[in-house]
Amino acid sequence: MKRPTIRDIAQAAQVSHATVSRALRNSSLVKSETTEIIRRIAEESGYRPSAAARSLVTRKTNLIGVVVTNIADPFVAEIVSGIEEMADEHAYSVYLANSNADSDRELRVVRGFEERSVDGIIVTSSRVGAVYVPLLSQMRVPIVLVNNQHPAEFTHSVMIANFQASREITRHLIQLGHKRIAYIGDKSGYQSDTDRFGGYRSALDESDLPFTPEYVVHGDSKPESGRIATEHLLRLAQPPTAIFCYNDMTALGALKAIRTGGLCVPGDLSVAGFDDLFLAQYTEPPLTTIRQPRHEMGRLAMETLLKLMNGSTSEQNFQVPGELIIRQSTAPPKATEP
Amino acid sequence: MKRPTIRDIAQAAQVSHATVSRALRNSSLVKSETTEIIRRIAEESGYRPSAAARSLVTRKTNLIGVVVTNIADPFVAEIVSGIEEMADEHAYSVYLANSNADSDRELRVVRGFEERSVDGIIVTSSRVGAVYVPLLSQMRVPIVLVNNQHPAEFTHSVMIANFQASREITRHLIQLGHKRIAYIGDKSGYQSDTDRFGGYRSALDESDLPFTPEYVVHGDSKPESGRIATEHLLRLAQPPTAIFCYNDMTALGALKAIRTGGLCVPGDLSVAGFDDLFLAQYTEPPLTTIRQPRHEMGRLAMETLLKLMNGSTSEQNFQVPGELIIRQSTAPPKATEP
DNA sequence: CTGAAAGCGCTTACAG
DNA sequence: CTGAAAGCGCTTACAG
Repeated sequence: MKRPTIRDIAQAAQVSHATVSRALRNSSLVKSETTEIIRRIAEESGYRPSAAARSLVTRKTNLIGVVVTNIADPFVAEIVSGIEEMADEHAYSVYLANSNADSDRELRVVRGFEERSVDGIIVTSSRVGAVYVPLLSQMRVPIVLVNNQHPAEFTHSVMIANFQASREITRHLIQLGHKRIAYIGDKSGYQSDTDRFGGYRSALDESDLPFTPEYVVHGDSKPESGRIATEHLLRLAQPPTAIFCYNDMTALGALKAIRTGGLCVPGDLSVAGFDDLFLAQYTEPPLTTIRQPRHEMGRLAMETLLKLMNGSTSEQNFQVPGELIIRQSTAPPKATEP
Repeated sequence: MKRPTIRDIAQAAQVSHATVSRALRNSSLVKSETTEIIRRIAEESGYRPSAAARSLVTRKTNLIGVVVTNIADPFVAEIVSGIEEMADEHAYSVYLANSNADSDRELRVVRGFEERSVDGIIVTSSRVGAVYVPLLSQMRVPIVLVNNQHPAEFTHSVMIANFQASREITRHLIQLGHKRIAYIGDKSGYQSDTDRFGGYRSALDESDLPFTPEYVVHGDSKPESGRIATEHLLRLAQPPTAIFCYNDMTALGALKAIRTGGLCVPGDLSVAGFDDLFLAQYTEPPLTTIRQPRHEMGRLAMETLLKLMNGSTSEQNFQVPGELIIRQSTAPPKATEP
């Protein structure tokens, strides 16, 4: 038994298929009794309109494409969840694709979006850089970037206020009395690393604390590299008393290295992260960090995209403030020195 | 400048649009020079075939729909990642939708899949129960379930061998010398809870350990309820010396309750989880648990779906073995008693 | 090897 | 209020 079409219903209802189409779309043109009959028949026969056929003529798919670096990344997943929620509220569906931070794959993915005629695109943590920007702007489809990692600003974007948040958490460490504060950054050249480093430096400067280049180490944002970077810092002649990490994943490795080294957090050393992943509440000790409102950022990105799809052309760049979450991984330094 | 169609290219190449269609699909019917010319023009004009138009005639969309309870759930995200990877290898795209474990939403989502004419569907952790099963079987599209939570077996599914894995981890606790082992389960009536509880009981039975009903408590699979359940267990006149939790999230709460109660893991109490979420490596102490090969399970589900889409009708029920991962949260009980 | 024609399942002016 | 007709962008027998 094949899927019924509008014509099958027309036949059963003894009307033209045009009338069925109108009735199903709730057109006021159709007599209400006729509509009634048609809808009943459609219901009974399990009719489902063909999105492909409809979109072919309306030139609208109610589909939006979301490119993510990796859906298994907990950071990304919550943004997608926010996008999906807002999309759903406006009758859009989400078509998702991983880029795995691979540029070839990312291009294929975007091409796939074009072929599927998505009405809009959201790219999270786009990291493909230069190649990608012109391609994006060539596209005939509105695009919103979330946490764009290009130095060049994109026209429509939602991102966390990295500089301010980073300055705030560094200030927090300074207020606790720390003077030797390390930063474990990311070496991949992300804009967010540049900005977080900037906030860190700015906080040091405003408190007249010296900037010590050897307190800045770079990893790859994963726990293992955070561990290695921390071991390195601990071996310094004059080790830091606090470590601010580019993200929570890095902080995870830092905590491990410190514990392995027989030291205590925050007794011997304070550690701060960035992101407020779910697990930040469950580390030992729970992690002081910056909360990125990921779900809301996803919603905002989708909201922005909705405006663009409705014809708005105004520039939309949102800087979302991060929130300092103080937990137990930060405390005053030991009072063993002058 | 509108998107070029097959007709625009035909005009430029001075051939019929049928020939263009063939050339682009690499038909051997077309003279290779002609193909060459056509492909070049298509390339230059940035032509993208319309998936909607094509699928309307081929009746194939190369789209598969994936229903998840919640994409932000780390457990789910890795399954999706495996699905996506395998799908991509076979030129399928993934169309994703959250059900939020809400049956109305789940039904809408599935209806959306139908309208978009997906070629196949994968449902992860389907929890909608009775209503859903007949609906699924009505559909004209092949469906594979991952970690199906209906008591009734579905024809095509991939799931973890809950009973065996649970028995294995309980045996591990028994071998360490534990005799008073608690189980914190899930109260929502998931099949996986029933099976894990079954494995737990079976391990007790085969070692002639008494089954103590008061050692079985039920939560909602989240940390907070794990914490509450554990506090309850600790207040028993004769508290358990080990706790096996339905999942890692529950174990997270258990660890917290034990720490708050001033006790040590594994010194005073052993804790085991299930799932091996990423964070299980980073709890304090790192968690003994059962690894579910989520990525592989996603790949397997997609592979199964591919077979079904290619016309196979044979029953495909895969029980994937879990792997016992022994970390530091389990150890022999204190030797303070006979 | 190529083209003309029909058709996939819809929507929407246009006429009545 | 309703129907006949054209068309969205493709694919694919059918003829040549």
